[in-house]
Amino acid sequence: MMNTSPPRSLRRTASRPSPTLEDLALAAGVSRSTASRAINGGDRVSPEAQAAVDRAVVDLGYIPNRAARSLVTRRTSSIALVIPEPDVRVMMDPFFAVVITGITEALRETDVQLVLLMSRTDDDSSRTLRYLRGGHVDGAIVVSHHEADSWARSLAQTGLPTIFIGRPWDTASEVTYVDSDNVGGGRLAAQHLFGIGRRRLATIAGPADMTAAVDRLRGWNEGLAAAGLPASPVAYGDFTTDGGADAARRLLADHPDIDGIFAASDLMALGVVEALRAAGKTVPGDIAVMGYDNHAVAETAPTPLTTITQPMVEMAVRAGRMLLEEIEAPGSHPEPVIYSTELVERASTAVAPTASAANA
Amino acid sequence: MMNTSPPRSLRRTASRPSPTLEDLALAAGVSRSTASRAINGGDRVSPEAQAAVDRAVVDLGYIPNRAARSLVTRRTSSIALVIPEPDVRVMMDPFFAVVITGITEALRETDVQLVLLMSRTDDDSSRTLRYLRGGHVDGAIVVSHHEADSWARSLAQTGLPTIFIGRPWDTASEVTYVDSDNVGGGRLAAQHLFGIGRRRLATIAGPADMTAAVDRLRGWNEGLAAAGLPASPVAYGDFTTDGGADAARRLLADHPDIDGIFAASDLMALGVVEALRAAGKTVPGDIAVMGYDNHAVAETAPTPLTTITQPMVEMAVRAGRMLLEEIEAPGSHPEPVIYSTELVERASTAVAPTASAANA
DNA sequence: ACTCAGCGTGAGAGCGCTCCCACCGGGGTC
DNA sequence: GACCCCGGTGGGAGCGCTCTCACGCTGAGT
Repeated sequence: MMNTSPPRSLRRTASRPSPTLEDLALAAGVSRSTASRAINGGDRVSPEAQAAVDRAVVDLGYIPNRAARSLVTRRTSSIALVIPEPDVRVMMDPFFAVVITGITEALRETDVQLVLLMSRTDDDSSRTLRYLRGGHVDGAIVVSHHEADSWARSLAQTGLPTIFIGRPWDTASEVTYVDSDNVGGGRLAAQHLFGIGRRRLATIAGPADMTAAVDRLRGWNEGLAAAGLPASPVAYGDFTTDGGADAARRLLADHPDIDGIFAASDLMALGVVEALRAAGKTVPGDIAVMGYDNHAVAETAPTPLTTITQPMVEMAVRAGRMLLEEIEAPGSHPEPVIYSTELVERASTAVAPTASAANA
Repeated sequence: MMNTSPPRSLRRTASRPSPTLEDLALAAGVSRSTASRAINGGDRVSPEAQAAVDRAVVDLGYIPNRAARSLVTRRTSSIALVIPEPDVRVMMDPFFAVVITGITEALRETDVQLVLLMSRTDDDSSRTLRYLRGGHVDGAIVVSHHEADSWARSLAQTGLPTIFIGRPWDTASEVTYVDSDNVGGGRLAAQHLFGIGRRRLATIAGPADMTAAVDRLRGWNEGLAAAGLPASPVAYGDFTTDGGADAARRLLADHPDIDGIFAASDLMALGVVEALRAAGKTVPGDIAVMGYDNHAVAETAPTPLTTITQPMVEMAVRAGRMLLEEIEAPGSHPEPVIYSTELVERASTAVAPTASAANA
């Protein structure tokens, strides 16, 4: 049966009796109540009392006991970053570093702490949910992935303030999220390849169970239509380099005459370039290739990749700020925020064949 | 005695306020004390009472209030991961993802939470220290970098259980750490380059204020000595690609005839290869190049890098476990743990010139 | 003059939990 | 038989904090 909690927890640490609010009040010559008000940016505190308390705080090295405060306020001054990702590899994605950096940025000057919740297995997943439901954090930021829909629903039920980074599947239940304009990004890709004169296009989309992948594909199709082009062949990859290479080979087998490929991630694009070269094609001479994400490797690759960039740090910062607001003023269901994307041109779609393409 | 006949107050999941231990006890027909014991893997609880409580836990969806528990036990069931790194870029290093993954792994099945403490500025740094000192966490893992010495000293004073990942500068104050054998790694590099017949060697060391860099350099020198080679030229880089390229150029200017370079990081090695190629040298034909870390790019680089690998995840897991033990049984100052390193051979030190070297 | 905001204050009541201690039986030991 | 030990139990006292409330005191309104 379910184990409620003899989870081995931690033993008492050697406690040097740290001063309590009572001690503080005594030292400042005021009552505990007044000390409390002064500590909390008190509204109704006389300047003298405030000064006395401030001095005592410094003298005693007073640090409020979070647990006690939390017990009565029902606030924990901490939020969770939920990473519902069974695959360890994904942590390697610089994406998470960026997200963490951004959220941390939003949290500074705030005394709110970031608790990391990674759930690799389904077991973890329910543990995590229990944790979130248990009121141990004031809010959560969920990095949206495949399973995001179930998370969205479960969390919505708890009423815990939650922001998703990346649109979750289940947007019906009034979830708030921050995302980039993946549709626009896809459109941009189509426009660009069309713009440099490519007409026999194809795309390699990401997994169909991820909103980002679906959106990019939709944007791509829209872009083609807007340019008066017919729908392009579509292959699917898993956002990895190998997956991209496989997809490129399939594409090439079915449509030997394509002259432009849009891969929905830079890693896939990398695989595409490799596969094309191996098949005797030049890039961008024979086939122009585009990626997505503006991943670090896009710039350092043998043939730097033209790609679509999204302001990831900004998105994470925004998600953090939105969560703080939502916690501060619950009930306000903020509108989703969508950041626009931009094209970054590099050698992989240079109009004229480049030196690096010539060596193939 | 109190009669518990009608199960009248069975507030199901619909109830607003989450059930307290009191509610649990009532539902289970025992006292609060007994319920508490049962919850905490009770020692002196009869099977019947235990079963009743277990059932009630499920029925009520009871989740213990951490704040209340923490208030009396003076434990928080959470540990901090401290990243004292002013430079945002460093977060991009997959290193951190690995560390987080490892610690998370050590913490699962433990109900201990990981809170992330990033301090980018000195301001943050003192805030962080205050936080740690405030008893908000039961222990800390510090990712050791430049400033690690001050951290080590400050934390040692607080008596907070702390484990460093990467040897801190100040090892005098009985700090516990987990590290890889950087000296051995450096030695390995020298051995390998010597082994493939290179005799005019040089190295690009990392910043002299990082123990890992210093140790690798020491190992390198030891390796040279053991092989009967004279001390090699040394240039310093900052662990970045550009830094590596710069250092390589300096090295080449002063010693045009070198035939082997050991860079203390893969990113630097990448820069080295670029710079050498730009200078008309072939790799590994003219000059064999080695990196360190077995970074992802070492494998995917145009010329895959021979490098030194260290079991980062294992190290992080170990650090996590050690911290838990130290918290469990304070006062036991565990010995530092040093993981051994291994050589990974790739094209950048292949004895015969490879195809990729021929295209230069 | 008398009242009445309204500010600054302090006493007191808990928040939900753990832990100490007193209690109660039953099964040993003398 | 008297004794004690010991497993199982419940009562009660807080842990350190916030928050409501009531209290005096001032200055303005009538």
